[in-house]
Amino acid sequence: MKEFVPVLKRTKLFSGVGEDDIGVMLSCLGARLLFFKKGEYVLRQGEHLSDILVLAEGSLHIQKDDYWGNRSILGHIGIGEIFGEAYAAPESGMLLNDVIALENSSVFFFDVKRIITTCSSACRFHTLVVQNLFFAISEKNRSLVQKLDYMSRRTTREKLLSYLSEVAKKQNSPYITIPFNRQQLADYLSVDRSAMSNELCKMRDEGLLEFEKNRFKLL
Amino acid sequence: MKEFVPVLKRTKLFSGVGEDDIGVMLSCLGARLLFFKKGEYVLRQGEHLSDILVLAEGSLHIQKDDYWGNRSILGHIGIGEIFGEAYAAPESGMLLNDVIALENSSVFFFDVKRIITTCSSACRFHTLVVQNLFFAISEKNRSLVQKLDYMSRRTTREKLLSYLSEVAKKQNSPYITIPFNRQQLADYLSVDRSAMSNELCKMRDEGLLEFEKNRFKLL
DNA sequence: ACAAGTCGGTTGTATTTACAACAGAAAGGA
DNA sequence: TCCTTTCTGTTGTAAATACAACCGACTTGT
Repeated sequence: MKEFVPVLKRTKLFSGVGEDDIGVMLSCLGARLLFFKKGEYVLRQGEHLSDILVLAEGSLHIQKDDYWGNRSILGHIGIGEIFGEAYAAPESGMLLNDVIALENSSVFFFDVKRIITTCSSACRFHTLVVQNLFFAISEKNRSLVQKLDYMSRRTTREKLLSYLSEVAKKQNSPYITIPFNRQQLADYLSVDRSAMSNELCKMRDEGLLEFEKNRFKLL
Repeated sequence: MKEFVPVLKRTKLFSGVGEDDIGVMLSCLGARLLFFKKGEYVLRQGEHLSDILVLAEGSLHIQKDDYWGNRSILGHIGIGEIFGEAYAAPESGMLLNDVIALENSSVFFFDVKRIITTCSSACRFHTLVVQNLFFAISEKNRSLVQKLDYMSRRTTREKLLSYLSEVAKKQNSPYITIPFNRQQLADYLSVDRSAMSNELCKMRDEGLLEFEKNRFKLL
């Protein structure tokens, strides 16, 4: 577990906490580290959760499949990102989405009660972590609003442009790499893959952008 | 300001705190109470925010208008609800949406720094309020995910059904009242009003539901 | 190297939606 | 009360999307 302390140090949750202190907090917070093989479910729709999760290694998708096999991708989780935090609250109902490992992944589980209940002992940084948690959830909240903004666009083209330009803004470069292949991007934006593929090519022909696989250049 | 203490007592933010203690905390937290006339902007897109807001009186819409006048409604705020919390974090950028008063409204402003920075003085319940804030943001987060679920549906009918049945689940009754008129509901679900109106009538003719104005009965 | 599977692009058709325009009912103001 | 405005439903047409089917390029595993 200690091997991932440098990873944790760079996360929003432990921002401002030194590596030594993180090591102490791991036991103070009762952290557990679980490993998931590619394709395995980290969390399943309908489950109850009382932990906040941090991805230490690998990558994940938060997604949902309906009875007819239609998939909807809510988001992508990269190394160091927090997830599950919205469902860790005691009165929160069950999970609405699955979380699935895209590759072999390691995940930290922190019992939410032990985070928000400040312990009186050695954890000097406990208060800081609670604040960090607040900021992290705020940020997640904003990114959900951002996604609602993509999704509220009426046409596939508008959805693509608003998504891609937002990614470019975040990565601060017109050259962007997205964590989705075509089918996944379509599931993320809730559009038809073939129509989206078609639209992307039209936009390329019109000189709006260039792409190759999951790398795009906005013009 | 004191007149709204009973309202605050019933909010998520002050859950578990007695009225007397709320009175003390109002000054401890440096609360401000602002009044807005019907139609006025409470917050504007592009502004920066360092407060968490609680609606004491009236009702609000969180919405966004683009250059062509197309409106997108993110959500409705009722009495006692918290808003703005996602943008109060120091590193959060500017607001992505407007907040507008649907009727004459009163809004509490709480400086977020004074909430998350526990004061050493009299506020016995400060820690509780921080936890409440965490749960409130979690809940907001879940409702955003819920909205993304409506929005990910491909057809107007599916959007309507998923939204209305979710409201029925929340209100725990097949008779529901929604805080939107037709145009607002269309802006909330990001569909065309006339097409939606058409679809609603088809669904009524098929016996799926009944409605009159903003009151619906699911069958 | 081969076979099987995945991925991205293309096309045609049926379905669905957006848009515009209009009309009756209801609500609000003078 | 009358007039104006808002709200809701209706219709027709143009545009966009979903769906299915197919192909070639590329990957993966044996």
